[in-house]
Amino acid sequence: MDSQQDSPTGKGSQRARWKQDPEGVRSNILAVALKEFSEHGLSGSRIDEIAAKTRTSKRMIYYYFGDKDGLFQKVLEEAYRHVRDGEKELHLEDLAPVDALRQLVEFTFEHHRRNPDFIRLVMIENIHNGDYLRKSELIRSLNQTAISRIEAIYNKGVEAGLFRKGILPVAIHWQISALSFFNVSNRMTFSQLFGGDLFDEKGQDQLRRQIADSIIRFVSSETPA
Amino acid sequence: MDSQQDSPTGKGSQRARWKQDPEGVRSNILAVALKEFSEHGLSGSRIDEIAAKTRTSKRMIYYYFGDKDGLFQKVLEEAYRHVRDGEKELHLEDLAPVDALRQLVEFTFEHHRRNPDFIRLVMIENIHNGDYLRKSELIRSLNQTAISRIEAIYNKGVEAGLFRKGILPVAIHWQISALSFFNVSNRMTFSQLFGGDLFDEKGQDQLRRQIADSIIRFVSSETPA
Amino acid sequence: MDSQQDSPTGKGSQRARWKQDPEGVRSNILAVALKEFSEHGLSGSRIDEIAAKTRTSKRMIYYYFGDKDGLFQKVLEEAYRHVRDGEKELHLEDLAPVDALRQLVEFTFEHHRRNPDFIRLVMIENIHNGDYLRKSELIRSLNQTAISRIEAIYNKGVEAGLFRKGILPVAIHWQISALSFFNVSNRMTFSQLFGGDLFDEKGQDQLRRQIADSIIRFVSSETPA
Amino acid sequence: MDSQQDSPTGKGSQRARWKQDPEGVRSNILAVALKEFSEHGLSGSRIDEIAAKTRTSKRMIYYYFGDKDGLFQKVLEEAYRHVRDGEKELHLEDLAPVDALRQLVEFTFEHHRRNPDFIRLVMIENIHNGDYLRKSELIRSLNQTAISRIEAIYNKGVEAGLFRKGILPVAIHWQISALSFFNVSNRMTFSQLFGGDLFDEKGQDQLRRQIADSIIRFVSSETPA
DNA sequence: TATGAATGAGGCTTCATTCAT
DNA sequence: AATGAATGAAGCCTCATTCAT
Repeated sequence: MDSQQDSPTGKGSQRARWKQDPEGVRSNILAVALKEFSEHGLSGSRIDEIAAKTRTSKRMIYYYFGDKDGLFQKVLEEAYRHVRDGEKELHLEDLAPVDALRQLVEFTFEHHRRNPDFIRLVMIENIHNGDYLRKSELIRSLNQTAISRIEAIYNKGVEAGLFRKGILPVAIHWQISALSFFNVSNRMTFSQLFGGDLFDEKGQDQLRRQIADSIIRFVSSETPA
Repeated sequence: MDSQQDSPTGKGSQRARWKQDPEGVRSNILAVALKEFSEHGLSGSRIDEIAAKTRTSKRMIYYYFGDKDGLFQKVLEEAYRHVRDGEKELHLEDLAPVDALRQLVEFTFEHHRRNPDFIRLVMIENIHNGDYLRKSELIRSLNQTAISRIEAIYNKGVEAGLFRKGILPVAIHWQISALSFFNVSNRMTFSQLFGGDLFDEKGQDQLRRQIADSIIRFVSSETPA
Repeated sequence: MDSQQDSPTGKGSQRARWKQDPEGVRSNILAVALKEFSEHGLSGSRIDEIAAKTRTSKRMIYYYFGDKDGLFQKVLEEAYRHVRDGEKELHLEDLAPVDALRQLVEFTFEHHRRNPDFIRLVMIENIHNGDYLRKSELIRSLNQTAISRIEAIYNKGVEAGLFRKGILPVAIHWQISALSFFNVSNRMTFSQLFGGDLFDEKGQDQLRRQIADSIIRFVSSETPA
Repeated sequence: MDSQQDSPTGKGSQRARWKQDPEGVRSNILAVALKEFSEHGLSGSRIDEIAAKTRTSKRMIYYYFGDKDGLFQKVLEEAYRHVRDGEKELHLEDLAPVDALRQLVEFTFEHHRRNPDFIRLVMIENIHNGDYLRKSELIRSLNQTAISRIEAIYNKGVEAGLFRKGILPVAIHWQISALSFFNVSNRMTFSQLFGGDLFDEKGQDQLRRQIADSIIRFVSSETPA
């Protein structure tokens, strides 16, 4: 996503040579392609357009990614990685279960909201029946932590008598995802059909709190005061 | 547009029954186009492919719908109309607020689940920033009833002391939609990342009930036993 | 998807044994290129493909052979040299003219049959109007012995009253070549049009003998018994 | 091959409308493509080049032939058909076996010589392992008459005691083909290696007679005087 | 109302080759 | 002697759309 800086190869030495910078070229292509794909979809995007916005040539796209599909695949992987990396900022271990859950929900809501490109990419991937995700070994591994994070909070809450038993952590995650995702994915149609009040700054703040409430109520053993 | 009178409906000559049947041709094109668009997206669909699966020719698509965008527009409108028509089956007036709400949620969940083509079309329209919906006078009018239906239930529940005050009907609708929509729209990626258990028959039954619970808990003044 | 040619992933690992062996590298390239050119033709072959099957890199092909044409030229020369070298095995000096001629024909037939790559290369060169042969000083010199060998046999036969006068040695060679060459060059189309019986082991044995008979009859002063 | 005249649809009425002339367009493309393919091979030919020499556009090539391979396939079929049609001129029924055979050989020799494009196409098809011939139902049927024609002559000759028994008609055909084909296919390389005397007008006349002699001697029960 | 023929613009991809190290 | 990165030109093919009948 952010790839304008120096190549992250780690060596530390290769100061801007601006030619012969494979990692830089690769990530520059990926950044541009992400924007284009998320904006126009897979078949709606033009390799020429992507190339033009790149600091290299069309040829390099094929050099590094083989073809359009290969590029999309890598863009998708990179996007998932970036987003999951972002989630690492969250540290909920020391919070009380209810607070932790609220934090998690609100964070997810905001995180999705701040990454509409990623959301759109996932929409597109779903339109394509998850074909590109299926081929990616990489991505699957990235996502298991999401569930365990919730599981930890949920178990703690159950032990403390705050949460009711019998709910699958994956179902909680599903619900958080659904609400946070839909908020971005369907904004356009929803606001046209039912007005845009939910999507201005104030509306989003309310919605975020409401969603957190909703999830907390969903798992709680009693009504919060 | 009304050219039904002349057609030799009835028995006897199976001579090109569908010829000279403008309305039939139109709706046949729309049906095929819906499938194609929902399967491959707008730019991913091919006019040639659509025409080939039609019982008429490519030229007729242009004759009736002008161009690809025009066709997509009509397909979208038709899809919304069809779906909203389906919702008319619902009769919740005589039910107690909680039951009515549960019915509504579960119905919406199932209804979306049974209309994946429509869901995909809406995803696609969102990818296109709602451009086609924006142009359609027709659709906006279709959707106001969804809110009033909820409003009716909610107000009844509030009056009865069952639901808490201060929740916007549109926000309730939003939440029901989000959960029902996401269940279809993101099935592919979600099941690949977190397993498919939520999506088999049993999983879906649980999910449906859970979602209804979740919404009811969200609006309730106390936690249901 | 998997882009064999271009991918920059290949580290180029294999530690050094063959390094610093110019002659080995050259002949390795030539061997691979022969296979490729004879299989796909000149424009049908890919430098990338050739390089990939080589134990060295694409750059070396250009280093040693200049360009694709230069490589083809050298491959052609090498192939002619190899084949003419093979013919040196033949020692017909001590045989009676008829036996010598039979030997020569049958040897040529088998020799061509065992070198289909060479035959295909010559076909390809003919498709290219002999342009590469024309540029090669080397090759022309290699081929004069073929004629003199026949001339020797033929003259001996004429002197012995076995062969009739007035036939050009080059015409005899032409006929032997034609039959031996066509047997390999047109196998595919001929067998598809007229069946493959002539090309199995037994068919080829018969054909070889038949061709020898034919040539002998052609030059004989009387009918062989 | 020759397709400059009006379309051979047979109606007789459609005088040059020069647009909307599918058969004319098709055959024009085929004629140009034959020239190009036979000159440069399959991968050596350029669709753009073919289109440019056509009276229509590149697009029509794809419209009628699908892709480059499809075009080559049809060109090959057309070429075989044309050549086999040309052979129908031959009427050997009333000739004595030896004369008939000589006629056949000399005709074949000349016919191949006058159709170098066809010969080159067959060379190219052989380079491609007969892949395109294999896919063609059409061609196989065209070629059976070649064998029966020889069979008829041969049987008559055997009955008359002029030809020896035990030779397969297909083997005779094979030999005639080989000599006539090689004369065109390998002219370039052969003349460079062994001089061009066999290929000027006089040389070809001699060669034609010599080949006929050779075939006749091959099948004869005694040596002709 | 209907259809097969035709099309220009532009899409994706591949090629042989050179550069910088 | 050897290599991975880079490239411009050109290749094949597809698209939505219009024409002529």
